[in-house]
Amino acid sequence: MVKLTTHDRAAALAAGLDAFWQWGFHGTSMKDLERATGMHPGSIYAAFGSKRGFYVAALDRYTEDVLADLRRHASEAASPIEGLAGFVEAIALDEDRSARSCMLVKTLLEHGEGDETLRRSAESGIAAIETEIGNNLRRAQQRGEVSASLEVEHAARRIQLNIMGLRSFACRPGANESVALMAQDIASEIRKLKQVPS
Amino acid sequence: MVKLTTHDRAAALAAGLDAFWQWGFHGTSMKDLERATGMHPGSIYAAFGSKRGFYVAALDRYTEDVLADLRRHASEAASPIEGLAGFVEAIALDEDRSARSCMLVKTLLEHGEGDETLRRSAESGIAAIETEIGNNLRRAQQRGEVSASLEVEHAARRIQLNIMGLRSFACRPGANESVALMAQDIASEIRKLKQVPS
DNA sequence: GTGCAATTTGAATGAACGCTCAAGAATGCC
DNA sequence: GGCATTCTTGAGCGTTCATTCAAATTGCAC
Repeated sequence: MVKLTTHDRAAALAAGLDAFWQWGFHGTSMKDLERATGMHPGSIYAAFGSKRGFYVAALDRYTEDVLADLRRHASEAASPIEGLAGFVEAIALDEDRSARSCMLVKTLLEHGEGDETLRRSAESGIAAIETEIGNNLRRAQQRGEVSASLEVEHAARRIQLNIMGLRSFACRPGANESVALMAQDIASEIRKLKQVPS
Repeated sequence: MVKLTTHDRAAALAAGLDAFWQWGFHGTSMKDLERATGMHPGSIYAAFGSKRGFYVAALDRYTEDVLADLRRHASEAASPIEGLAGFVEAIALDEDRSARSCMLVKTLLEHGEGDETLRRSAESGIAAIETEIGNNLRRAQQRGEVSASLEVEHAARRIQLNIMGLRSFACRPGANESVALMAQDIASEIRKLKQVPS
């Protein structure tokens, strides 16, 4: 396996992710990937092993991006709950990506039955994001922002379900204005977790 | 275009829907469809025009099934709100289908960018379901089950977003027990729309 | 400048794709 | 039974798919 320079590999992954995100695994041909990355077939195979290998690498990269985004919101917001709410609100604002589904859900639905490798890859990404949401909720508990009795795992799952729904909903043609409303709804539900300061 | 007997056509649609639902549009080959339906390629083309035509017909059939299910719950439940809540709860109970995403969302995500025909087909199905949910909410308003000031379209959209999220969530490998919990959560949120009888 | 290894290239591969249509089987009519 | 019509069949069409690999190119040490 050839080692590309860090920059080349990162650029190829970004371009490949973009293509797979638009057209899915089966809908993206090697020709599409060649066009998107500017690489020749041999180079793609040298760098990623196979089309599936490329997809998995791009999916991992997507997960990292989402986690980084989540952490950025958490660190810049006034509190953990505000960080989560802001993360959700931002989904509706990002014009480039708001009309795109969650890449992990997309993978799960496209390969719901059949491709175990891709399913597991998607599941581990989803689990990682759920864990990160849970971390934020625990931090909120520690500073007394939410009740100590909150079932963190359950709440994290509920928030992620909302995000999955929101991002799928956002794929509806011409849904822009209502996506913003839905995002507001979900963000305010997250804020309702705050306990009234005693 | 050949006219199949009603029964044959319905059986072929059911089998085709099943195949497309499992493997998606690009992931299902004509060979798969031949196996699933027991038809020969010429007959499939005579009956549905093309692979895409078959998909659209199967998707319409899916929408009809969901609408029928929704109406059945509405008519059998004690009230419109109970009908909606019961519909959501049933998603987690149906073992055959609970591990499958919403076929309409699946279509929307697979063809998010590119295939206008399929996107529009999916959107019209989603809109029809949203309307039906809205009808239930209006019926609930008429009998005083929910507040007359409830914004019906907005609430219907919110409920559908929850269902989309739930059905996507349900595709996660080994999510069975938490899907049931999430369904309970969503059902109880729907019940919270009931106004306290005055 | 020369030689060698590492990298890039893209034509070629066999398989699988969606789709067609001439030929055969079944049906209806008298 | 004979004929016309309709429906069914599946081999085969041209295309595109993911993948490979021998040849061309490049980068580097001396």
